[in-house]
Amino acid sequence: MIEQEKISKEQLILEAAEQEFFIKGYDGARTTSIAQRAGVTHAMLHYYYRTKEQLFERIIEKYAKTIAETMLAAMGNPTMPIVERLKDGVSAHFDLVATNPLLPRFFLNEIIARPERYNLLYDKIKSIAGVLFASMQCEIDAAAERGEMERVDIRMLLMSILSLNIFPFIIHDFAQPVMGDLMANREQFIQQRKAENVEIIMRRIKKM
Amino acid sequence: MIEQEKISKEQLILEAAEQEFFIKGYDGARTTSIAQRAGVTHAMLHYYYRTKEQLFERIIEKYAKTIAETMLAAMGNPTMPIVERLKDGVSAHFDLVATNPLLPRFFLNEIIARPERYNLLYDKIKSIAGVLFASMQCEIDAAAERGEMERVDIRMLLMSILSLNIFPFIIHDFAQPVMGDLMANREQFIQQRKAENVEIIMRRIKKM
DNA sequence: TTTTGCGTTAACAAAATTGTTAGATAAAAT
DNA sequence: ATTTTATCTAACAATTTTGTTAACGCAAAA
Repeated sequence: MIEQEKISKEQLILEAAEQEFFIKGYDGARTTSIAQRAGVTHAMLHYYYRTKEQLFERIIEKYAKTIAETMLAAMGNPTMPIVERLKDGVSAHFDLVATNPLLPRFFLNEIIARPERYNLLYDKIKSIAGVLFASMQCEIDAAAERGEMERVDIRMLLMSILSLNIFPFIIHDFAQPVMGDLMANREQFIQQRKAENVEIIMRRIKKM
Repeated sequence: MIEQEKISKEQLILEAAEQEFFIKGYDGARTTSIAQRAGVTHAMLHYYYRTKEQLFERIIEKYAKTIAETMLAAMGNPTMPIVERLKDGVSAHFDLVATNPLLPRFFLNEIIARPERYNLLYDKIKSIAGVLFASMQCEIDAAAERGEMERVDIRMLLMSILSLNIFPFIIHDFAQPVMGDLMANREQFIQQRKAENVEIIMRRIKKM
């Protein structure tokens, strides 16, 4: 046979499942439509992955690390001075979300609908966050003392960053037709939006 | 019989369905668990509402107006001067979201999973938004000309407002255990968060 | 008192969705 | 070439979820 691009069906099914789960969630996704999207019969899906549940697990495993990062990356690089660390954190976090734009909505929906399922991942996020909050708040207080920035609660600030960086991707498809030309060029819009978010956060912490 | 609070089963089912649909979405909700939550057999659900679909419709109808408002209310009162209009808009919009904290996530999920279904509602939002964008941008440009505020794109600004006002409610249950005492008292947290969002937006448009 | 109609239940039926299997086909190994 | 192994299909089976119905009770109307 000719040297064809041999993307295995196993892989095709996984990719189709990813899209289907990300858009419709676990409950909304149908094994048959996943199979259809992958161009195989649904028997193949069960042959390779046995159950819908196991197929889903595979996807969660694949993204667990990215999920945790997406919840934490806004805290930036601990070695930088706090103001730059925050500026850099917003930017880096935005890029991370932009690389996996469907992931946050998917994960938040899943954890709301079936929290038990994600206890391990969740505990991990919690413990890391707890430690980082404390040290960042400390640095912020010190910088505020020196008059370098406004004194703010790091938790509030991080919630703002997550909101600004994640929500535009949640609302993306909904907003696009409403926004005229603003979102016509996706790449360009994403760059603008990132700059806007950095600007907002920098203004928020600027000493006035 | 004693003067009991006679909440009809019909009503109980509707309320149970609301919760179930809001948390799990159309696909995740089960007619049997809706019925269970309402304390009736699932036959009653079909007796009153015939199908899951029709029950769902009833809830969409009930909230259609609120949904549209939630997407638009951030634009505030057209009679106010633009800076105050925005300040007031952020605040009023936040309150609206806080009154129906589960609604935005629910609606966004639904419209992403099955867009066809919401064409009417969506078209309505689009047409209203289009007009308001133009007139608000005009006022912003004028105010900026007069040095009263920074010149900004109203669409970007509104996306920021929606992000800040809606996302905290999406992430609420997830964030609460991570945030230490910050979210321990819900009412207090909501007030703080509202003030924070107003502050962020005001700083964003402040002339510098 | 009888009738009428609503609310209710339990059992059943239908449909949708997930999961299995026996065997066909092709590819790889011996 | 033959055995073995992996891939695949179609038909079927099981399960879950939704929807229906027949029969019963009960309260209000006739």
